[in-house]
Amino acid sequence: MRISTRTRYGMRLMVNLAANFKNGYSFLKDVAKSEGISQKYLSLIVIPLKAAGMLTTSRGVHGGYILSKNPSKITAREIVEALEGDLSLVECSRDEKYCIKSKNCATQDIWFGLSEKIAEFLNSFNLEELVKIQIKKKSESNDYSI
Amino acid sequence: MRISTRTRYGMRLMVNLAANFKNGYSFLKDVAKSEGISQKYLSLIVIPLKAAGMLTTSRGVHGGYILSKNPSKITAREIVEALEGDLSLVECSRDEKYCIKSKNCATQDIWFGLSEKIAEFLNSFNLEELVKIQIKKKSESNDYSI
DNA sequence: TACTTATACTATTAATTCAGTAGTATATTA
DNA sequence: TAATATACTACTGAATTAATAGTATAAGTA
Repeated sequence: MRISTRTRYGMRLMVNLAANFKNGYSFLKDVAKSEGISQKYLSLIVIPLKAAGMLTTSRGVHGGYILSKNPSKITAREIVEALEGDLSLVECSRDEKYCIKSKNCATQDIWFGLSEKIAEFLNSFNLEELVKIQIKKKSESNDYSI
Repeated sequence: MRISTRTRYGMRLMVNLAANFKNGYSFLKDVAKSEGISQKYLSLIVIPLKAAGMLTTSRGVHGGYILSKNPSKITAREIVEALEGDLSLVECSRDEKYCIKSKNCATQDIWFGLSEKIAEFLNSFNLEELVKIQIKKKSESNDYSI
């Protein structure tokens, strides 16, 4: 049970865009460089984020990416869901169609309950807060790089 | 981010053994049959559970598997940790060794925090409770099968 | 002792997923 | 029309997953 590199990169990308939200569009090239991630790979990660309505894009010389909403309106949950698919840890549902044992399966309670907890926790982070955390961490670690 | 079949099967195996705890050793054959899981596959899943000290085994004609501890003393967390490896969602640690950006990475807070929440939640289930839940579900669904 | 039965161990495999690279197409601006 | 940035499609090597298969070993029994 690991978070994929894809999702981790996507989260960093989004925090990065949130930090630069007020400056308008960002080039993927720049995000990739400052995060130390392959631009090509990021250009794939960006697709589901755009599809989920979190990113607005512009092509051409002065193009780039920008968050479609205010950073405070975008949660970690939305980002993970866009990149990782839905957050349920198991395929089976309480619907008996998927598993004959559904109606008397105690272990389902664990997996469903856990899925909910995860969604709840991720929902408690928004990009504005994450940027604040990052700024605080940077100042505490005396790291003044961009 | 899915729970592996291995872990799901292992959890069902453990709940099954917990339900039969008072009857002594269970044959894997019987567990496999009542859970509808390949016996061969279960015989592999059992190994890390035994290694983690949760199962006591006996070979030969009257052999089988039995929980090493009272069901109330075994948590879902132990089981998942034995089967899934450790519960941290990311490899990086706050130790800068693993990632140069550790000191100013806000997204780490999400992954570490989430890992803790997951461990906490899984820790709140023990096998005795799970058996009770299962019995309750069975009676509510009018399913009297073993 | 030989037979049966159940666990223990080791190897193999097909299918899928992951992390990334590569190349081309398209839109926008200068 | 040249330059630049995103958009799209395809491919690939490595790792993981969900099994299956076969053999070895231990324990009780005829």
